[in-house]
Parts: sequence; structure tokens; C-alpha cells
Amino acid sequence: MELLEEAPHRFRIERHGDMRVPGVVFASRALLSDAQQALGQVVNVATLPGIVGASYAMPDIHWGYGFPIGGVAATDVDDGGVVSPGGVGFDISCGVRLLAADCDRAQLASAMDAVMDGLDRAIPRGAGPGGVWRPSRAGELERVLEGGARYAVEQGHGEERDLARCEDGGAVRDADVGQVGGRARERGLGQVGSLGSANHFLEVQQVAEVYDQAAAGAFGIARGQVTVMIHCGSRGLGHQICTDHVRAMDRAMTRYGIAVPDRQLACTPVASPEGQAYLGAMAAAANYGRANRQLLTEAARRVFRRAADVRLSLVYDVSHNLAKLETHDVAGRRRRLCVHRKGATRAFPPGHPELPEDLREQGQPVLIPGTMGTASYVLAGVPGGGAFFSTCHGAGRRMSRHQAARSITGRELRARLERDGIAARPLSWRGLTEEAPEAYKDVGEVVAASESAGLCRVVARLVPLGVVKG
DNA sequence: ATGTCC
Repeated sequence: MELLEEAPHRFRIERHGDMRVPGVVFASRALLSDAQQALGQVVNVATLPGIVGASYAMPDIHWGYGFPIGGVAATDVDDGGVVSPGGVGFDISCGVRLLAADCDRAQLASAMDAVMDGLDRAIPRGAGPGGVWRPSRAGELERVLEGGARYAVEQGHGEERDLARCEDGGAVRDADVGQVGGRARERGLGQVGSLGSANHFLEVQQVAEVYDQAAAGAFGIARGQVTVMIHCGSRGLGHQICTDHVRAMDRAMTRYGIAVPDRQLACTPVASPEGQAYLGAMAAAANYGRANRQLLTEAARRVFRRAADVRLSLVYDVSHNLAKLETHDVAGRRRRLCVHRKGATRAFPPGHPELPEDLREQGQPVLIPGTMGTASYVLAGVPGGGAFFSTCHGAGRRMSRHQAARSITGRELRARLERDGIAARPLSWRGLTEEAPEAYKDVGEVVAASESAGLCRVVARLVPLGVVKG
């Protein structure tokens, strides 16, 4: 793949073959050293009907289902633009929530063991069923799918202020529960308020460094402060919705005269019945993911209050796997776009009307979950925002799960974490080793490349004190 | 990511 470096940390893949737009990859040569297959996917995405601007990739690009993870693609809704489930991914609405504690590390020290043991008991995790909240009354799951974090708060699981700090106020309006199949509902019913497995986690952290005082102040975090980060998604429900709608679109595609270079790019026009069905189901999964993070927040709050008399307030909650209908300027014209972000985080700039007033001056908080035992980051949106106001979402894997599990035993890894002052509460040893820090790229490099490329600015670095995993 | 293959 020929990459033209047109600006610092910005490479261009010129149009060729069936590409409708060029590819634009924000990265360094080092970050792309192992990304040949993923770059091929950037080219494939560039062939989708209605795509505008470019097929974009963030610095943490790696190979995914159809679209690369770290991919951003916007299609013109009024010009035959398509929506593709592969452009969102299987874990619909996977995202991150950051909570700020009213204490610093020293103040928490004596209660840390009790906090970690409490979280160990209170946070359902791992593959399969189990959640803090089992919808019982008829129609309650449907209310979760329609109301997201807002419904959870209405039921007493959180405070009104939480919603102001959630993307979309905690719920998207266009959920269509009728498009969520029976199997998806069945899987979702038993997993409301659960972390899941693999790279999902709940971490107790401290703010190690603040790079932008004004933004950190507006976000409500300061150096030394304890934070809690929750990284999870829509569990089996989102997975099943993706599976169901990929199949439906794969069957319908030819009726719209659409041919794609890879079946995993199955798509239909946004305006088609299949496109609308997927977007309605996807929105329901988005709400499920937000309710999930809201309920886990309440579980963590109970533990911190009882074990340490500490309060947790919400900094922000944002997804990195979602397609959204947004209006953007394209070549001087306002256009309605379907923006797919898969392993890419929305990053609205300062002044954006959709941001709550107290965040508007600094731009949207962007939350980057790091690798276990290393660091996570808080970023902020910037003017310009190269790829429809999007930036990176995390480190990206360097080693396969199998390779990682072979490189170190669970007990060795836990001992190493504890030597570094990080308490670990894994559900399984295997799950822990698959997430060994050496299995991931350096999240600091990803974040630095994103900032240099003009996608965001770095606000703060967070380091782990304790990790709860599936 | 995922009841890690209907």
C-alpha cells in the first residue's frame, strides 16, 4: 500500500480501482508497521456508496470485521449513502465513562483493600449472563432500550447531573425496539449492568499528570485525584443485533444494486427499510450500553461510599463504536451524514452547540482506556477536527490473545501488577494474561500521534491503582 | 467484542 505523508502524522492513499474517495490515515510509520491488512480495509471502505471526504483511520488502526478498528466513514444520507453494521462493530456502543472521586490517593490508601474487595463482589463480569439489574416487570427491558441511562436514573440509579455529562444526555431518541430480535432481547435480559470480558474493565486510577489545566478544571479533575474508569459495551444484545442485521443486509444488498469488495461490508442505503431497521436496533443497543455504564456507576458508588466514605461524580460518558446522523460542512455545503465511528471517539470542538454549557468552552472530553497496568488518557476535542470530529479510542493489540497468554502466567502478572502498586481482582487468570500490557501498543504513542495530527489535545494522564476484570 | 461454531 502506497502511503503519501501529506502532513505530520497524516498519510494519504490516493484513489485507485473502485475507490470513490481517497484514504486518509492519521498515524506514524511505526504505528502502521503491522497494519497492512487494516490499510486494505481502509481502501475497501472507500468504495462504499455515498461516502464523502475520505475513508479515515485513527492512529490505533488495526484489522477488524469489514471495516478497520479505528475507522471513520461518513456517508451522505441524501445522496444514496449507506449504513453498514460492520462500520460500527459487534460491540455496539462500547464506550468509556470516567468518574472523579472527592479524594486523592493518600486519603484512599487505608480503605483501598476494602474498596477493591467490595468492587470484586459488586461488579458482575466475565462471559455469559449476570448483571446488577434483572428486568422483571413486563416491558422493562424495552424501557432500558428506549431510555438508556436516563431510564436508569429515573428508576433511582443515579442523579440528574449524571445525564448532563453523558453523550446525548444518556439516551438517543431514535431507538426502535421493534427491530431488536427475540434472541437479542433474550441475551440482553440477563446482562443489564455487567462489564463483560476481554479488554473491558473497571479501574480505580489516580490523575498522574495534567497537561491542560483549564480543560482539566472544567472537566472536574486535578493532579493526584482518584478517578474510576468503566469500559464496557452492550454485551450479547449488541452482538446479536449486529449478527442479525449483517445477515439481513447481506441478503438485501443486491436489490439496491450495491456490490462491495468484502461481504463483511454488507450495507444498504440509510433511507432503505433495512438501513432504518439497523439504525433503530443500533440505537436501542446504544441505550443499553449507556444504561449498563450507569448501573455499574451506581454499584461502584455504593462500594466507595460504604468502604471509604468517598463520592464519585461523573466527568463524561462517550462511546467509540457507533454510527450517528450528524450535519457537517462538506466542500462548503451543509450535509446530513451518517458518521460511522468504529474504534474511534467523537470529539466535538470548543463551542459545539451539543455540548453542555459548562464544557462548551473547552470542548468535549474524550476518554481513552489504556492498557492494564500502564495508563489511560483524557483528551479534548479541537477546532478543525480532521475526520468529522473524531479521534483515537485506545492502544490496539500487538499480540494475539493466545500469544499473550503464552508469554506470562496469571499469577506472575498479578504479582508484577501488585509490585507496581496495582491491586488486581480478575475473574479468571486466563482473562488477565490475555490483557497483559506487553500484548498492546503504547497508548502514549497513539495519543501523541492523535494530538500531532490535529484530532484532539491531551488533557491528563491517569495511572491505575486497582483493576477489576472479566 | 461474543453463551469465542447453528
